[in-house]
Amino acid sequence: MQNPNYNHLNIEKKIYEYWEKNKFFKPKRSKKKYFSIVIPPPNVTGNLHMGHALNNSLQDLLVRFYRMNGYETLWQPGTDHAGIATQAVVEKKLSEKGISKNQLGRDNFVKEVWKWKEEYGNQILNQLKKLGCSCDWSRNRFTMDENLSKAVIKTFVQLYKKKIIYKDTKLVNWDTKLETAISDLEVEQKEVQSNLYYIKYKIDGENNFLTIATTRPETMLGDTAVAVNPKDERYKNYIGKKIIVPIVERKVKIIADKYVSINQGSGVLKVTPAHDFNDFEIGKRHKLEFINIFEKNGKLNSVAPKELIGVDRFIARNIIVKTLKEKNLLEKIVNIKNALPFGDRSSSIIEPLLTEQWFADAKFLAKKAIEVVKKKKTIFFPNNWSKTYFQWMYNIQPWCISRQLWWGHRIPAWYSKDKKIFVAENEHQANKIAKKYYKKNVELKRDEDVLDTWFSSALWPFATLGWPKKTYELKRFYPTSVLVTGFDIIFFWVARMLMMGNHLIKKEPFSKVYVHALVRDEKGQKMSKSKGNVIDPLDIINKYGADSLRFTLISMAVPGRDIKFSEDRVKGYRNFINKIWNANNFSKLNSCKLSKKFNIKKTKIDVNKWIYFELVKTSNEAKKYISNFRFDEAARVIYQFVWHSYCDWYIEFLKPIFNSNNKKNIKESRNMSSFIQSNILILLHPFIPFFTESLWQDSKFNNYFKIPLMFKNWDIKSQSTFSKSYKKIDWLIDLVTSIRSTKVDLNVSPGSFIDISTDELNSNKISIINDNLDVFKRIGRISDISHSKLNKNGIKIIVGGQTVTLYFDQNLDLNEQKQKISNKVKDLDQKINGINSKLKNKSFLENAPKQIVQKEKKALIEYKIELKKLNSILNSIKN
RNA sequence: GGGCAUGUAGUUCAGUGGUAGAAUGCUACGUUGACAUCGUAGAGGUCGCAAGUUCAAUUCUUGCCGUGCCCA
Repeated sequence: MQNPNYNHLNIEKKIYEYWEKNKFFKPKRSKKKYFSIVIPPPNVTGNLHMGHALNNSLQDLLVRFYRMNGYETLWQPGTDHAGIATQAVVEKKLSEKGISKNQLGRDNFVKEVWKWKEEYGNQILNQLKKLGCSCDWSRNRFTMDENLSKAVIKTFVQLYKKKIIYKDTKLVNWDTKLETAISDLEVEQKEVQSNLYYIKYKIDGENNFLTIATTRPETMLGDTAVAVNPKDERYKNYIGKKIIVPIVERKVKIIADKYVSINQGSGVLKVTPAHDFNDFEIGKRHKLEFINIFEKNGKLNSVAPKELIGVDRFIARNIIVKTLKEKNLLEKIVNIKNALPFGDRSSSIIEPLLTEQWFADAKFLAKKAIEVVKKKKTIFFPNNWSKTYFQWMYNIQPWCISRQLWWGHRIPAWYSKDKKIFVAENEHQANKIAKKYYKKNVELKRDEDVLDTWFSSALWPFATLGWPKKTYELKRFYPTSVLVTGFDIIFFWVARMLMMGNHLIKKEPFSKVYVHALVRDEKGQKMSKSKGNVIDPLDIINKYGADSLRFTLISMAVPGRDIKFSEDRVKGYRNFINKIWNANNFSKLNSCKLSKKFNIKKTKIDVNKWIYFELVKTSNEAKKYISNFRFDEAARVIYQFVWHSYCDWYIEFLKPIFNSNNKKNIKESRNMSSFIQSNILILLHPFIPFFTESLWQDSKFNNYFKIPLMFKNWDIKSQSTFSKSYKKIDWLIDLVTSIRSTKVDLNVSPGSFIDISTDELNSNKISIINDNLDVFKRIGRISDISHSKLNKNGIKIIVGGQTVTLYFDQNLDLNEQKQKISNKVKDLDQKINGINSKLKNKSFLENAPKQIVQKEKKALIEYKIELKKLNSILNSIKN
């Protein structure tokens, strides 16, 4: 006897090694269709979290399914260099040793990052292996690899030449902690409590004041105007006059601009064009001076009064407020709620800063990217996400692609001493162009900045396949079949891949985008370290096995809904796997094997035909659901089949057969049960690969099918002649269920054997019983079947409109039975009344489809027959 | 403020213009040589509220209420 509990712990690792050793993950050349996925490259500093677990379980499900079904399948893996995150990790590590990045210098620091990457960068990939991911690891890529770097540089140069990439001085979101520009997508607006300061500005040459309201008083050092709404009667007379900015004592103009809202604050706006996005626009409109007051680290620069130079912006704010108070220029402070911009990496408050940066013309690139989605060359699933996509794409802003970091793709731009820019694929080329321009050798200096990590990620679907080289993989697997990702990076990543792919390759990077939900905790809260509600998928894998985790996540992957992850569900699916394990034990115990001579067509026994029919149905439904991205439904129908059809009924049917002496029947059933078992493994393989593989090998199905499970197709022939048996066994199941529940109603021990009579059954139903006599007697716990009434007290039950009488030896309390039947009678009465009133309704008869009317009529007849029978049973009990 | 979702059994969620489903939890009972990580049976629902369209609405439309997310 085998252990009644399946233990995943020793098995999963071994199985994974078997797959890898045999190179099963590499695409097998095939003339059939292809199926390809590029992995959303996890951050090299990353650790597997539930989001990854869901994302990759779904990808692996798809990849395994299509690989099994003969598609030439590639799952392209890799990681992303994550500029800011990786640089921060290494900086922190160095600082623990007392070394700063500046001490090391750029080259040495970058070397340190590479060292770190070699040592720790594969962690998340190893975790993906634990999950069972069948990526082609021989093709593993990293966004800083030589080939990908070449692609990045080539793209930059090409887009620069077409003026899609350009340099410009603009206000950008500046992270004073990381000292780099970040994209607007990396800025999170968060509502906080703030002070709104009402400050008096003296009008030049008058003894009058105007009061402005601001939450950032320190920016007044950069004020170059004060603005009012031209329609604001209160201030009309002041327009054109000069006003004095306190502290710096700068005389600035009072201007009129429609942007100023009359009702907000005092209705007077201080204008700081170099430090506010709206003020920047006003500044441009009125040709104001742009005064930058900050250093890159958020400390005040030399524009500030002496005592404030080098002081941090928030400390400076306090000092300025204090000074204003002393000068009697602070009217009041009001506590308000407002939204502040935070950097999503540093969590520090983002400062709009006027700097020179590289930009990509996203508006131009978006055109084709919008078109392919419109033309359904790329389809979002669920389709709602295309709306989100369009909304963003239509309002797209220039994409700031330069970052003031050391770790990343260094921008391939070189500058001469007179600031002329030479963009080229390498220094040699740059020198050549410069020489041509100046007609002599000049000294060039390379741009210090690197590119936004998403710039290289945008090339991922083709750069990983070899682009710009025309490789076999690029030709065969691009456009990729589907991209599986979370909605949170539609803008960051999906949109940008669509832009770059369509521009550079002139073809969409993927035909479909499957957008899955966020994994939340049991209560629906977002998992976060600070809340302490993070569930580590690796803990779950250790405890319950990767298969259980996968099946749970897949079952819960309902489109358009977040996943509330609960360990109880994992336990439930662990139990499911264990159930199959035990079903397998049963097969072994009964020497079930597939023999080469087994011919499904020649199956004789009803229950065998029944289970085969169920299998075909399940397989077809699951296939359909997987193709439509309804993984939850696919998991559901298979679960239902395995547990309830196969384990609950079929195995019970087999027991009397295996206990009999009928060798022919035993042989057929051994074959059929093994066949079903093998197909359960086939169906479940994409969901729970480890477990199914281990049983496949254990059952030596490799030998029988002459193919590893990973490549076994799902083709299964339907046998139309089996449907008769299917219906027969369905009725038999109903009969057994009714007998069981009647026993419970009557307080009769469920194990006791009873007699029945079939005198009121039609011949068709009698033959079902006769054809399956042993099976029926055993699972129904029947001792004798009589075809005429017995001279005992009997209870009649109705099954599928047909009456069977059950006989019990002991005296029975029929009250409960009576009650139950009365309830049924009531229920039927109601239904019959309902149908009657429908059938009396002329407009129903006229308007409803004929089939519906027919159906109702048929139902009415059936209900009436059943009612009659129930009433007669009720009468017999009363007597 | 604009947009997108969402509300169905105690809970988590499917589903459908024509008789309301699953998992899990709950209750009772354990009997069979796969399995107590189990089995059998059962209870449990005004399908958020209101109006409209329709022969018929849980399903379609509108409004309201509740919840979540994104953008400003």
